[in-house]
Amino acid sequence: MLGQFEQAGRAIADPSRLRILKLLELEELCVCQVTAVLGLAPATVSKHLSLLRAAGLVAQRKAGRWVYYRLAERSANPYAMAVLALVQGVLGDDNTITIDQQKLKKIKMIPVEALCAKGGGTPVTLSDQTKG
Amino acid sequence: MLGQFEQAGRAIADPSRLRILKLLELEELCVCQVTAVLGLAPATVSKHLSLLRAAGLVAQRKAGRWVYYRLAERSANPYAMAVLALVQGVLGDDNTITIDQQKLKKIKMIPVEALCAKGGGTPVTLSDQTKG
DNA sequence: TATTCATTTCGTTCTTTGTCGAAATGTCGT
DNA sequence: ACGACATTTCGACAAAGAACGAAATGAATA
Repeated sequence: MLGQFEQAGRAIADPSRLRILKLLELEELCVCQVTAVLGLAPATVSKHLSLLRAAGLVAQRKAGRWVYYRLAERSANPYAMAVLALVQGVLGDDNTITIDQQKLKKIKMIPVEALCAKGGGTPVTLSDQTKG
Repeated sequence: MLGQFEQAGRAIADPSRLRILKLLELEELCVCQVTAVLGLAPATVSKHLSLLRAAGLVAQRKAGRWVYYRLAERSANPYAMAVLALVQGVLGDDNTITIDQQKLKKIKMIPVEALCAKGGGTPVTLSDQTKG
């Protein structure tokens, strides 16, 4: 049990994963969309998402070539929902989080096929000030 | 801000520090008492406590040679109280935590001077099954 | 079935972190 | 002031973790 709580704790003890969770708060997203917002390598984002899933904080849904992730609405980890609730109650006014969410808005305008086509390499220029 | 939440998150994302917090839930304790329960080196325990303090989760009170730590009742870290509340609502029935708290009971019977005198080396034998 | 492409897994590199022993710090009682 | 001793800091070391590029996986389409 201690281990399960620790696992959920570790999952949220990282800025990239917190950013991901705060994005998923808005809506379900596919890996390439998350990648475009964070500006990290797809492999890195995928690993973060796996870790979040292992901790029971997010769930996935496969749709053809794409994989969509969303916040878990129930979980095998008995502490997951409490931890998620904590995260949701917080950081709404953080600089990085706000910018991420604005980037997401722009990204949602681009159809998913066009976005993932050439690259997570296009980091959605938004006067790229990702400092908090 | 993201950094402050992350700091609090990292602070609770470690089994030793969780054990410490759950001990401090019961009462204010000095370093040597915590050391005796956890069975770790004094230096290690001290470092954990410093980290918890830096994260704003615990406060300290110096009394002569001894330093007493307690859960923070207010904090410079705006997320500290929420994180503490989460921890307090959880793990009450965990195996390791329960055993720790029983060990603590025994330790409280020993006067502080006698306890710290020879050793955190005496790990308070309680049919030492510290697995969860 | 061959190709394309989003995602994941693998292997590597670099940093962070948990732990310890030894030395430093600071306080109490002599 | 001196010695004893709880606590902290320092230095070292091993383990864990975050990031990447390259290769593997698996689904859609030609």
